[in-house]
This record gives sequence, C-alpha cells and structure tokens, in this order.
Amino acid sequence: MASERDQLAGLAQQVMDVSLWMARHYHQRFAADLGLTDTLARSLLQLDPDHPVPTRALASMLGCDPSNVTPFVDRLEQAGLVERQVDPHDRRVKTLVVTTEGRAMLERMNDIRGTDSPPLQALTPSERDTLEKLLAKAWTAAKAYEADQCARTRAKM
Amino acid sequence: MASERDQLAGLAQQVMDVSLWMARHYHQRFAADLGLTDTLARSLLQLDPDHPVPTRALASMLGCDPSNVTPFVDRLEQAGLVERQVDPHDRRVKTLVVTTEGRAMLERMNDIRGTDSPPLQALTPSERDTLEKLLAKAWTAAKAYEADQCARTRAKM
DNA sequence: CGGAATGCTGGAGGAAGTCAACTATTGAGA
DNA sequence: TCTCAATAGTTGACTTCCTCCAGCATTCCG
Repeated sequence: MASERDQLAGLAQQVMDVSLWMARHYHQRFAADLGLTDTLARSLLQLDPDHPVPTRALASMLGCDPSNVTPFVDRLEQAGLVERQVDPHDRRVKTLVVTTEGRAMLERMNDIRGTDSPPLQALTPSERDTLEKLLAKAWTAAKAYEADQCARTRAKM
Repeated sequence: MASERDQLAGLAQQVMDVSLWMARHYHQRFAADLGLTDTLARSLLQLDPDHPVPTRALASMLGCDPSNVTPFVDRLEQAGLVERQVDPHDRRVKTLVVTTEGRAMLERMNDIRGTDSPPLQALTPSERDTLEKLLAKAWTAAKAYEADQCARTRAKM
C-alpha cells in the first residue's frame, strides 16, 4: 500500500529537516560563543567526561574513519579540552580523557542546547516526554538493526 | 531549574543521533543502489517535481552558499536528472526543472526511504502519527524563529 | 540614462572524508 | 621461544564540500 510508504518517507524527511535545522543552529552558536567547529563539538559531546575513551571507539561513535579522528583530537588537545593517554592494559591504544576545561566546555554546550532550542522549546513538557520515548524506541531499533547487520556480514566471511 | 535544561539538551542529542543514523543509512543505500552522493540526493529531494525552482531558492533550502549549488546542479544536469532553464520573467535567474528521469529517481528514493527506515518502522502507525505531529509543531516553531531573526537583523540595518 | 542591487558562476582556501601504507604492540600457534 | 597474523594509531595523497570574494549579466529605481 502506497500510503504507508509515503508516510514513512515524509516522516524521514521531517526528521532530517528538523535535525538539520537544529544542527545548523547549534553550529552557529558553538562557533560564535565557544569558538568550536561543529565536528569538534560533536567529538567532545561523544566523549565520556568520567571515563577514558579509546580513539577507535570515538571514531566508531562518530561513524567515520579513525584516521579522520586524529586531527580532531589534535585540535582538542591543543585547545586543552582533552588529553591523550596510553592505556596501561594495551599500549597500542591511546585513550582520550576530558580535562577540567573540557568538562566546563561541555557544561556550556549543554547550557546552549538546553536553553536555546526553539523547535524543542515550542513543545509542552508532556510532548517532550512522548517525543523522547518515541526517539528512544527508534534509536534502540536502529542499534538492533546495526548489530544484526554486523552479525550478518561476519557470518558471510 | 537544571532538570528542564538537561532534558532539552538530552532531547536535542537524541534528535541528532537518530537523524544522523538515518542520514548515514540512506547515504549508503542511495550511493549503492542509485549512484547518488548524499548532497546530490538532498538537492534533488528539495526540488519541486512540478514547478521550476530558482538556483538561489535551492541554495537557501539547502542552507548553503549559491556558489556551492552550481557544481551540484552541474552534476545533476550531467546525469540528466534536472535541466537549467532561463526564467522568462527575469533573465538573470536560472530555474531548475526536474526531468522525467529525475522524477523516476525521486520515486526510487521515496521507495527506499519508505521501505527501509528501521528506526521509524519500529514504531506503530499511531506512534508515527504522533511523531509526525510533534515534528510538524517543532518545524513550524523553527520557521517562525527564523522569520523573526530575519526581521530583527533587517530592522537593525 | 546611470548607478545600485540582484542572480549565477569561477577561483582560492580551508575543513573533512576515504583509502592505502607504515609503525608499534599484542596474541596465538609451530 | 620465535614467527606471523591481527590490531591501534598515525601519516600521506586525493577527493568532496563549503565559504568568501570577484566578475559578469541583468534588472530596478531615481
């Protein structure tokens, strides 16, 4: 039936539109107020402030090549936001730890995202709750699909 | 109160996560099945199949510089998906019209987005409805904010 | 008619992405 | 133990995308 297909396609378009708008909005704010490129901001947001994260894990979270992450970390380190440390358990891996300054920067980013998100602020608290639940469900489905695909390609080899 | 700020920040992160996942998913599918770069696909999706669209309007819809759009249109035209036509009303503007092939390509893209969207397909039809309504509300708020900002910067001058 | 404004294009420069090759380290088996 | 495959991170060449500035054609307004 064409109607369900069209509904899903339209919904996909809507998700992309809203998120693209927000991404652009934050990008401007982060660049103007914090001097951060959007990729740098995204990298920092993916890190765990309380535990060291291997470079490779960050690359996989960002969905890009590890060789791509190296210059990001270079700049983050240069800005004093993260530190590279050699993992004592496996001296091949370098883990990324967020510095005190990095944590302060994360706090400021959360301030911006939490106080200046026009599309989300237009929703009532209960609407935000339902949106959060729906997105959580969609997200777990995405992760499950990803794990399934991964298992399949491994099985093929 | 910190709780609302954190909720909004988390929600923003969720929106970005899900949409980034979907964008990557479609990117792979479009590239593998249709031979389209994601920016080309996005450009084509923004065009109106039934009415010519000026280059400048496409640039504004994509949120990037008009000079950036030129090479995209070059490739779309080379692929036979759109045609550049001079607007008879104002010979400065070149309008983009989607060819028959372009329409077929759009149909195939909608097929992919409508039948292969794991995160959205995990939702029940009624959940999709509510998601659509919430996103529509957020989207209109974003557009209103944009118009307001635009009016303000104009008033400053 | 003359000058300001607008729309598209071209070029320089920067940021970001992929891919292949390289070094260092680890782990498993002969 | 020694060797060899596998893994983590980095580097390099190369491509794509984006922005800013300059240029050309066209339109609009005084």
